Amino acid sequence: MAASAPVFPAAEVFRALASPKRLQILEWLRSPVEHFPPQRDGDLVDDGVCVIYIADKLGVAQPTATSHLQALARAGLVTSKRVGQWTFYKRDEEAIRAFTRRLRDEL
Amino acid sequence: MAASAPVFPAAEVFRALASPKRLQILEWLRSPVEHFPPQRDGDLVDDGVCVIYIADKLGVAQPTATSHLQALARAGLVTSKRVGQWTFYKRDEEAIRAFTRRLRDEL
DNA sequence: TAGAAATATAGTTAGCTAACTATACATCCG
DNA sequence: CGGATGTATAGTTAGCTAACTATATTTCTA
Repeated sequence: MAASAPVFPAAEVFRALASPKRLQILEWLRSPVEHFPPQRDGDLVDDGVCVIYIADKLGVAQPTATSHLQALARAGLVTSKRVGQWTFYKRDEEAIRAFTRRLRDEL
Repeated sequence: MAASAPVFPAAEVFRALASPKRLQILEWLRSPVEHFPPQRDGDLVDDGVCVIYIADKLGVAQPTATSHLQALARAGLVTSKRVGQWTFYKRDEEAIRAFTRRLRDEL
């Protein structure tokens, strides 16, 4: 028999969103070019934004930014892409859309 | 000059939703008659559900249930109505709709 | 290959949260 | 009025989270 399923869309997504800093990151990532300087080894839009840019703009140390980004990734709201020594993070627009759509019906 | 506004829909709403127990409450309150026994001094639908019913069904002590319900109320997701010695809680459907609509556009 | 650069992980600490019990407060009713 | 009932508040504690520094890991480059 199946384990009892969660009530609703994993509270994990809400936990990821329950942080001003993470909401700020998500907002910046909506239009990376407006918010971050050009990148050498990856396209801001296609590949995503590197951790250091986000850490700097957020005003936190790099490990803290990594932690926030990993939380967003676990929740499925962003994806990460390793390119050489860089890790680029970008929004997962499809997952975000699916989430808001499900909210509209089930919340 | 204005104080810096929050990034987005108060993270407080997300914080309220970032709890399986509170999500469970919200779900039960969608159809109170299906989930709670009849009430003497207030209509389950029109007035809301009393704290004790929710505490019992949730499997927590009454003060814990009160705390969850107050969190939901602060987030604007439910409203409370004091009737005599009872406090009834019900969903604020309009506020919830406004929230999901805003999410769709701004998240 | 050695060092520099970007990120991840480990370890620590302060602060918040959820739970409980005890009790105060408010209201009903006999 | 006085006890019972429903809810709220106070106070406590265990566990989680966000932040930091230090360091490990990975990769690039001179």
